[in-house]
Amino acid sequence: MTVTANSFTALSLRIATEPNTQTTVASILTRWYEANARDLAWRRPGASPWGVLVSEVMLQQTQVSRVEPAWQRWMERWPTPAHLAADPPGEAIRAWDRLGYPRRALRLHACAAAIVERHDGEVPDDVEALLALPGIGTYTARAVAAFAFRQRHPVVDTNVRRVVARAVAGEADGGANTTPADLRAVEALLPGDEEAAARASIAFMELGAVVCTARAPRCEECPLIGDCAWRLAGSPPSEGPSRRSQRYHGTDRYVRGLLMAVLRASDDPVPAERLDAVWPDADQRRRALDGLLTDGLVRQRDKTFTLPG
DNA sequence: CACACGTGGAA
DNA sequence: TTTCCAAGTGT
Repeated sequence: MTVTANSFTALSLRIATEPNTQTTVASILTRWYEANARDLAWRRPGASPWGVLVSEVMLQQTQVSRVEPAWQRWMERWPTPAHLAADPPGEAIRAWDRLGYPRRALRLHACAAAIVERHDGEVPDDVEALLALPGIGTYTARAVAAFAFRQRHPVVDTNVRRVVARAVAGEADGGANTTPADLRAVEALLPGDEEAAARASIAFMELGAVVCTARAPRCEECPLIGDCAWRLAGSPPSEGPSRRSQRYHGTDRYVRGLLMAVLRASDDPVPAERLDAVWPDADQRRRALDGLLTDGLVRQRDKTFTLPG
């Protein structure tokens, strides 16, 4: 995503020409969101900062439809960081089930422990403290500060990068990662008021998630149609090399997944032979298991293996 | 900074 | 069936 002063000004000017309306992208999207927001459990008024944090971690690289049931079960079992921290990390990994990237479960457990130790069990409300927690990065720290504590921060994920890249910069898609420039560009689009900024941030994300999608965007449903720089430019295709397609079956990651599935399903220590049975390639099996041990996702005791206790 | 890291929904 | 890609983080 490359947002120049020119492209930014062009959008502002164009929208400003519309008669008797509030004239910012943020206000348009906020109004759209109020009428079109999905009813997600972690957005409801009763959701705690912990609930918001858990949802954000689960949503990293994972679709909403898969997160919803997992989040419900998780919050019933561990309604506060202290509840989670009191159980072994292996239980978090087991409960994570097939959400993917189980290191997230391990870090979320460590995050809960850090919140108990450093913040008296309360999710901290400032970005710096959030960033210092395990598994909480640039995106998640600001998402929690904005959505749980209603603060004004640029909340930039893949959706927001894409929305801004299209609507403002006129490009087909955003960059692969959030850069400091992205944060500045999005910050400049937010209204000054904290609550209004928090609402705008979730609106940007929602638009990217349900309308301004990566494949087959629903431009007819978009409140920015007519103002979108990408559309006005004729929806040019993305330039540059498309990201190399990611195979999965047969990779080390795949074998790690097989091993973890066995360990999750067992309440007892698993003998090495049972793990040997999941994949024929011994070298690859060894690589995967070593990685899991190094990551702390698996513990070894003699010739048996378990989730961390 | 490029890369590793799971799993499955949808086209 | 393939291919894309989904609210990223840590190294």
